[in-house]
Amino acid sequence: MFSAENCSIARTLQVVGERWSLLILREAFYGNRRFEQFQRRIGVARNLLASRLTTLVEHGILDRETYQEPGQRARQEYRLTDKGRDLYPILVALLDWGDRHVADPEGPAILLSHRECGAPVHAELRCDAGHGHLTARDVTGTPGPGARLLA
Amino acid sequence: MFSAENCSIARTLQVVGERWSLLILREAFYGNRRFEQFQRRIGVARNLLASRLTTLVEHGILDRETYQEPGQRARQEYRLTDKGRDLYPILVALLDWGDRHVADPEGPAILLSHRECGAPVHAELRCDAGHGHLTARDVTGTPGPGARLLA
DNA sequence: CCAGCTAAGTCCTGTAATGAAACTCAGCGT
DNA sequence: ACGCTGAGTTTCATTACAGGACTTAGCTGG
Repeated sequence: MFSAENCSIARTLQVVGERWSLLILREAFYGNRRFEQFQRRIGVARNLLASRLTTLVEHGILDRETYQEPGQRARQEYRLTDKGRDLYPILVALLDWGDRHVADPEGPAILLSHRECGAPVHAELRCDAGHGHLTARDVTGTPGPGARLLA
Repeated sequence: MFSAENCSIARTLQVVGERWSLLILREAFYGNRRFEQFQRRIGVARNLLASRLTTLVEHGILDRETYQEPGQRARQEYRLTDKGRDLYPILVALLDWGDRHVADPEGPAILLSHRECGAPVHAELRCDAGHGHLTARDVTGTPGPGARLLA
């Protein structure tokens, strides 16, 4: 397993870093909610899909809710919680990198835009003082209150 | 395997989505470059570490370079390429989510700050028109030039 | 010059995760 | 009563992972 070493990256990956989990969440952000939708669109094995959905529900990222279409029996569906919706920047960052570095020759398959103004949307590193378009070289890490020394 | 379905998220995950890969990259961003450093700090099995490093080099995310400390024989080290450094927003997004939703009670173990001004740094969704602090609800996806219909 | 040390791996073996297909289950429509 | 459908569960072969022992190449101290 991961040595969590009290690192938030490792802890996040313990929750959503299993194979398929981020693709399931991508489909959830695209509006899919039902087992068969996830299964058909992602192509994941059914037993793994069931296992991943359970894990995501247990972690409070998805909610299992009952719905009933007229003339159908009641079924379950999976909806993003607020905690789950907060994962969106991770998916956008993955999308941005993929579009830039491992893109399809045809171009991106999906474009994100701001619902209000229509402009393209990206995940950007910014500081609270308002400086934007930061890169890894502009950023420095310092130990925080939860830091623990390595043996 | 992943059904890539021409999705940049899936393609990115094929490159860095294997277990341990993002933790190796986290250590690379923290300035670590050598096999033993990665192994000790992450706790990954040596055979997997060797395998992951090879994969990341093949994908152009790390460069294997020879170095020689005085009085030591020449050894290899692994440095981030520009393509690898562009993965930073993904790690920052993972860090932000972890700090917010699965934090250690003591607080975050590491704080990121802007090297120039010292202010905290986060991954933020922004549109090209300058609207910031967007959430998943503010963003809409539309098919792009590389889009393919699902059967 | 030879044994020991070290970084950087490789090899081997048991355990765990994955993938594909078949099976179950409950209610609906006919 | 019978088959259909969505949502899983079971089974089993395949693959990946984890951990420890082993290897290799060049110092370095004796």
